[in-house]
Amino acid sequence: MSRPTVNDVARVANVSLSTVDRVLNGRDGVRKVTQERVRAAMAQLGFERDIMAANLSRQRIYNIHFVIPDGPNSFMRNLAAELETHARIARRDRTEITVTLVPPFDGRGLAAALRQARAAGADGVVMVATESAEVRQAVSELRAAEIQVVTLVSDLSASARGYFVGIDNVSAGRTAAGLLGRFCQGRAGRIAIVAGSMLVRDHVERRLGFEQVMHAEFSELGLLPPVEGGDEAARVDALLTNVLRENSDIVGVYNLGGGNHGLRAALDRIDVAARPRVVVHELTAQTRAALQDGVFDAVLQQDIHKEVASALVIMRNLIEAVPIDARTGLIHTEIFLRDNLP
Amino acid sequence: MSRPTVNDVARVANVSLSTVDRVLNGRDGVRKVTQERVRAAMAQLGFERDIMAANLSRQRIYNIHFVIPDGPNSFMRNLAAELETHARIARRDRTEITVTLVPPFDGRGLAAALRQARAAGADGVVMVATESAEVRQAVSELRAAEIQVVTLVSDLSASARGYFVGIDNVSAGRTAAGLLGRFCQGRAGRIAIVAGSMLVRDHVERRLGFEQVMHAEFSELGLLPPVEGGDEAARVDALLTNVLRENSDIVGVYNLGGGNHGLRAALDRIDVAARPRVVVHELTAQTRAALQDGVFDAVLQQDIHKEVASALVIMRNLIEAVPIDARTGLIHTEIFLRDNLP
DNA sequence: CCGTATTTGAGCAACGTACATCAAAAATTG
DNA sequence: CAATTTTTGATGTACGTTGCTCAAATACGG
Repeated sequence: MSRPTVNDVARVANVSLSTVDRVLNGRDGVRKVTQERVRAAMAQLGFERDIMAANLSRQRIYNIHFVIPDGPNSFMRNLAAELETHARIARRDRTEITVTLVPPFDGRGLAAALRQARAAGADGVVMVATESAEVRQAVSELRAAEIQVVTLVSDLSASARGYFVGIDNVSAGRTAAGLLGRFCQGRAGRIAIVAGSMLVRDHVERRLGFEQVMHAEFSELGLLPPVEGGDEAARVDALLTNVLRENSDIVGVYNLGGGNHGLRAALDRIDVAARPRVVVHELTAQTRAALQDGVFDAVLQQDIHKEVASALVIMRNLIEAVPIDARTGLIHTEIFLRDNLP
Repeated sequence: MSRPTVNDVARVANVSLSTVDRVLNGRDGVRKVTQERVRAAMAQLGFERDIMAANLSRQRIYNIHFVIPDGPNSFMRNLAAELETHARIARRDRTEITVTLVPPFDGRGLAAALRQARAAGADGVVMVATESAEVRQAVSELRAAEIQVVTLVSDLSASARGYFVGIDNVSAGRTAAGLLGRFCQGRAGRIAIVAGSMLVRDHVERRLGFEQVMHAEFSELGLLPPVEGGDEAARVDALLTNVLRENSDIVGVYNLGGGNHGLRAALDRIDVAARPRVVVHELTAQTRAALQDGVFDAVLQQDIHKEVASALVIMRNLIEAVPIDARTGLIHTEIFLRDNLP
């Protein structure tokens, strides 16, 4: 009827409770034969250790460190706020959340923070990754120390980390192209791409996906090479204004980075009828207004709340060595039109 | 340092453990003055009862019944499969999941199943709602019996249930219109709407949202009244074939219900150049293929896995009387183009 | 076959809460 | 103020697991 307990296992295996405990917790001093007998009994009964009772007994609290970029970036600030919320909720589940802010795009600083998390006795570390040799080194030290590592939003190139939680940026770029291509249907002309920096991984991936689809499906629309605005509104404004002046046949714009405010400023300055279709990332007060005013046509967005929640679930499962449902980490890129704004 | 326990509360309130227990669990025989003293101590310490220890002690298992429509509808079959998966995982959290299948679009059958869940001693019921007086009646009986009710995928009109988990179907309809309108840009003609049944709220709401946006933003495109195919492929095929024959100016089709297989069959029979733009719901093997072949242009999708997970979280919080984060139940409508298929 | 090393068993306290019982203290009533 | 009722305290057991100690049983080497 109800779940089998260690006592049931002991009875079936015909050993004492102590022996079951020794096997269950990997203590030594148990002959292989006996170990096998115990394991067989567990399998036969379908025994699963009651994690809650176990945690209660050993007074376990999960110590999870988040290491995220500091700075003016609105996305990261939202992330930090989100973590405050989760910290309160998580306490009920014996989970203590610690947040460390590091300078953005600074591999050395990030690596130092990772080492510090380890020194502070973290059970797991969730990080927004910056690509760097030092970071990869620090991560493998963490893993060597049996500390779980999950990357959030921005991944580390393969292998190193245990899991990644975030959107598929190649797919996001493809989505942008699919939408923009269809929105520009029937018009002849070219597409302008605005990026933040080709040094960050998400932007590279978005561009890749965007160009894949544009070439394959909408080859009648020409593609201008991306301009890099460093996610700064003023530079985006200047660059795009320049592009629009020098190319009179721009029918679509994709901004795969930040600085949307400047993008809108540039668009506002040209004739309404001549305005291109526009797809951008990140739903903010500004992009929302631009959608409503019909200046932007679609905004792609990732749900930070869900990302943090997923990261926590995955972290706990990693620590408890419970199998992880692959779908947990997959965050879908949300698409907002003026018609489905929340 | 660590969380305050009942013992701490007792010490601070200067009463015995028994008295704290009486207050905490609402047993009587405690003077109001003393009750207040205990509550004050709990507030002062920020005491929160350790739910895991409590559950361990009282041997609580959460008994959650899912009542979902039976039948050929692929969406509902996926739901059922999803529940199998969650049932295994949930057992680890002292949660027993029971699934009852009922005939689709049948208020009476649903109401009966709800009463049966109550008789079976459910702590909470998660249902895919069908609008009907009997259902509303059965739901209020459940609530009177302190059984929590959460609606999934399709809601009940206000008030009755405790929570709704699913996408915002009005918004989904609006999204469909926003996409289809933009996809049909430049073409003159009318839009056909295919529904399952106007007895289920999700279909009603999708239609509502769709027509809102169509009238407001794409009034140059005429709207045909919806045909109801009962989510059955054969009927959808027949109905749409008929609509297409009688109206030569169909430039777009929105299927807000099931039976996409029939829809595709009908479209396959007409000339490629004359085919309308198509937006449907539910990503399946068939709709995926239709996207890839360019027969469908967009598929709207709700993530059943996340919905079930959210429903379980909310259910537990309801039962434990823990405050619920409003965002937990909000499921974003995913949009798939051929370009971002997973 | 004895001595030593290893393996196993038995028992207990703890984790934070629930719940029951009985006795003691306090409040209320007549 | 005694009798009664109500409120409070003290104590014990339980939930399923951890982790400890100490003794008993068993295996192993010479």
